[in-house]
Amino acid sequence: MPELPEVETVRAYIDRCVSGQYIKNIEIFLPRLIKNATAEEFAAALTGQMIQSVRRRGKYLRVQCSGAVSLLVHLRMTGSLLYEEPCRDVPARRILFRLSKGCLTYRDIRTLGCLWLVPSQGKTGISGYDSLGPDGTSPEFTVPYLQAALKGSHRKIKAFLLDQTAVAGLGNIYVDEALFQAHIRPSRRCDRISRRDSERLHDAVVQVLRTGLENGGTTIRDFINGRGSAGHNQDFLCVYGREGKPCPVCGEPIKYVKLAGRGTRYCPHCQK
DNA sequence: ACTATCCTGAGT
DNA sequence: ACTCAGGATAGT
Repeated sequence: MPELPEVETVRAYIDRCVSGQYIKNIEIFLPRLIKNATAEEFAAALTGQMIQSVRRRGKYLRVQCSGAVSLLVHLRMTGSLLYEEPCRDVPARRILFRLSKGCLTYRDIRTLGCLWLVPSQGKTGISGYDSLGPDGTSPEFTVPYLQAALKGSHRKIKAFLLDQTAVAGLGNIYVDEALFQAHIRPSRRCDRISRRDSERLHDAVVQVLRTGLENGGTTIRDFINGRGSAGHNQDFLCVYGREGKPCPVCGEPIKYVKLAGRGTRYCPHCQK
């Protein structure tokens, strides 16, 4: 489900709610979601700790705790974090953190999400996290950086942007939207992208992520922010989920193909 | 550099 | 009954 704008929307709200609270007790309904500890170890390591802040890198959330061990969370397709005060019953709740004042819930329909115990300082030892590239919204993501990364790759641009090691935070929706804004066909090889097009791509990536965030994220199916309400960026998408419908720029029908194992939408007239 | 796979639920 | 879904990675 969530890409950078959705994860950031959740982070901002949850951070405000839980920072400064203590973890009083943890209930684990689905232990296999915890990837590097048993349910007992997980509960023992986090119970009694104070939550300092909730941070984000790419699509990962890091709940920074007062002790040596913190919590790393990846929502994958259908995970979400919800905060409630007072606690209520939540469907598909997989883990419940009882805090000093309210409850933090990890909810997940498809149960593909991941939670890890990580050191509070330094490298996490989680390969996906430690190998993340700069966030698409960070100042380190520059035109020269992107151009250098593109030059070194023969892959299709769609696969390149979905891979989190060059740029972090993009997923299937925002990749399709960014390539549309940049007038680049998803099947184009990275090393065949001109300097001018890579500039446009850089600006498009930054812009689609910023806009997504301003709109509170994209709710297609079941994304909800930490408060349980939907985003509205879905109302502004140009290609994602619009196959067969007219391109907002030229009116040509949006095409659907399978690329990098994912459904991919583009305008055959505007994107070359 | 691909594809198969982990899951559940919705849509056809 | 079968396909698809906002993600990532182990295996080929």
